[in-house]
Amino acid sequence: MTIRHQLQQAVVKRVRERWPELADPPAVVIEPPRDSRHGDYATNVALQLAPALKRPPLDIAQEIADGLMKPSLGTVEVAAPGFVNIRLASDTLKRVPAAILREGKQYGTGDAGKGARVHVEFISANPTGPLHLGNGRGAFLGDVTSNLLSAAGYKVWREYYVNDIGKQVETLAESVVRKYFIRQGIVMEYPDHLYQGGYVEELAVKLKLDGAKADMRKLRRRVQSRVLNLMLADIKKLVEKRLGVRYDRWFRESELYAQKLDAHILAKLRHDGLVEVRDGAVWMKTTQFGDDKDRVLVKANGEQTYFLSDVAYVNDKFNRRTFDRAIIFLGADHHGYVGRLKAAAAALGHPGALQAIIMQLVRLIRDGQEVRMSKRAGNFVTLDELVDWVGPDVARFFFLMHAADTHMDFDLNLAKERSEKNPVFYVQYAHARICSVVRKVEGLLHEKKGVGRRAQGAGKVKMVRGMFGEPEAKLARVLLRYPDVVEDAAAALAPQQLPFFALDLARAFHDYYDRARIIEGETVNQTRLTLLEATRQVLQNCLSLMGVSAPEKM
RNA sequence: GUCCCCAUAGCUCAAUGGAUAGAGCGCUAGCCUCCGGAGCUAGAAAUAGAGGUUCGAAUCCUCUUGGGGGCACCA
Repeated sequence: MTIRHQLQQAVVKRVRERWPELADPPAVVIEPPRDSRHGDYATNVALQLAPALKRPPLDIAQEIADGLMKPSLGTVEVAAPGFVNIRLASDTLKRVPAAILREGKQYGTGDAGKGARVHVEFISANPTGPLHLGNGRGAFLGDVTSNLLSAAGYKVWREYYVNDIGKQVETLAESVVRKYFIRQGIVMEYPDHLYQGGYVEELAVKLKLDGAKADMRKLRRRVQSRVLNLMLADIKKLVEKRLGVRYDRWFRESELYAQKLDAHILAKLRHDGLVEVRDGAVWMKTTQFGDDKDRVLVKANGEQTYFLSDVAYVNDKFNRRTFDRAIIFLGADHHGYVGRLKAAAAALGHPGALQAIIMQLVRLIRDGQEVRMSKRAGNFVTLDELVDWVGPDVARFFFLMHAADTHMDFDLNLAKERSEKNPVFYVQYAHARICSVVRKVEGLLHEKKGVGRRAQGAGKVKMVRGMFGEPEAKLARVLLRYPDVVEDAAAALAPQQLPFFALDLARAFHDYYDRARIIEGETVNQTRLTLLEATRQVLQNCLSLMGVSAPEKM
């Protein structure tokens, strides 16, 4: 249990004991104050209690503060207008680095999620062309949010929903097949409504067809799945190999139909009285669950809508696979779907269990002008190209720093500059610097033990305990924050808190490193070395959650 | 027309309703006989506008202005 948890429990207990008459006490929030002069943690609970108790908040704060903490752990003081501020004792902070090293990779993980099963769906772009920058945003935010939830004690399942049936896939197949024949010298039209990007050509090169004489319509059917698989293979390679995004499953829409889940869900909704026939079409009464209009499930011409698949998929998540929660990352151009998806979850017995994260669109700027990207026109910048240009770490960090609801402008002209001056290097440099010091210490020790070449002449390395003063405490305070950051970021589904924490930590380290030497001649300051090793561990853990590499040399 | 998102330093972004709004890049002035200067220190610089709620508002509410997106028996 973290120090913050302990404090939180102590305050809750105090409030309950002191004012048992309160039916609905406010939630106790312990947070680090912005200004370190107010201590290491603070709570505003006295201010929140004041109206109900009809007493001055300062008096309430004092009653909460008295005897809250053992003096050996830290001190408690009250401050106007009614804060309770907690300052950790130097001895408490002194124990932090060794504790972190004992926990190792586990440091920062918690059990706030209590093992609840969360389904996270992200990207889910139609496999009809290469992924673009907006998909990259979904890829990184989805991946890291999943990592965060896992670290916070949820059981996370990551999924890419593949729309492998429907008109867009048919159009892609036709595009590739026509290119295939044109390549073979067969005169053939290539209409405008087909996909125009260069990737169509690339797929056509990979396509192998026998029986070229077969008629177009039959051929299209037969090669459709082959084309789709080729496209999907490209996407998987990018996402899993280059971007390092992990999925538990690539869920195909066609699986729903193979299992007749569409018919199943229709029957279920009919049975529950949630559909009606109007103008020859079958509608789901989603307005009963907060949607702004009802939605068509089966068109008058008998075709099923995409929304029917969606409902079947939602049902599959909650009722067949029994997830407790579902999170979906969607681009802003899909935000109109949120209402109906939530309505579907509610209609299927899981109100509030489906959460959508709307990511605002990424605008591409080139030469000061917005570039309109279109898959069909093929004039867009792909995620592949971005990663070619700046590398996966920079791309990740860049996207992760932006909260989902930020409208991003991506300036191509600045991209290279931004990549060279990207703050990710600042964080990685801190890690590499620590590794360098540790290597140096190990080198000294080896020489002493006779492993090194100059074993005889190496002199005596002395490991001494240094004092743990204010500079050390300052860095330790940042290290101590990490588990709280993970917990809070997971609760708020706010992965951008990780890169900003990483920057804070790197800054605290660089500052410390500049003023405190670990090695003086042949004397190694053990206290400082341990502090640095703990810093390295936290940097590694944080970078690992973000999916960014932690290089030992740069 | 209507609904959703956004507006914070010159630029790109942070900040569960808390105390003196933080970084990076850029700018100004300093710091290498020393473990990695991809670093450190100091400085100038911001909550679009007007009301409201609150002990307390960048954050919540209303209106205004300016951007982006959605409003299919498309997928």
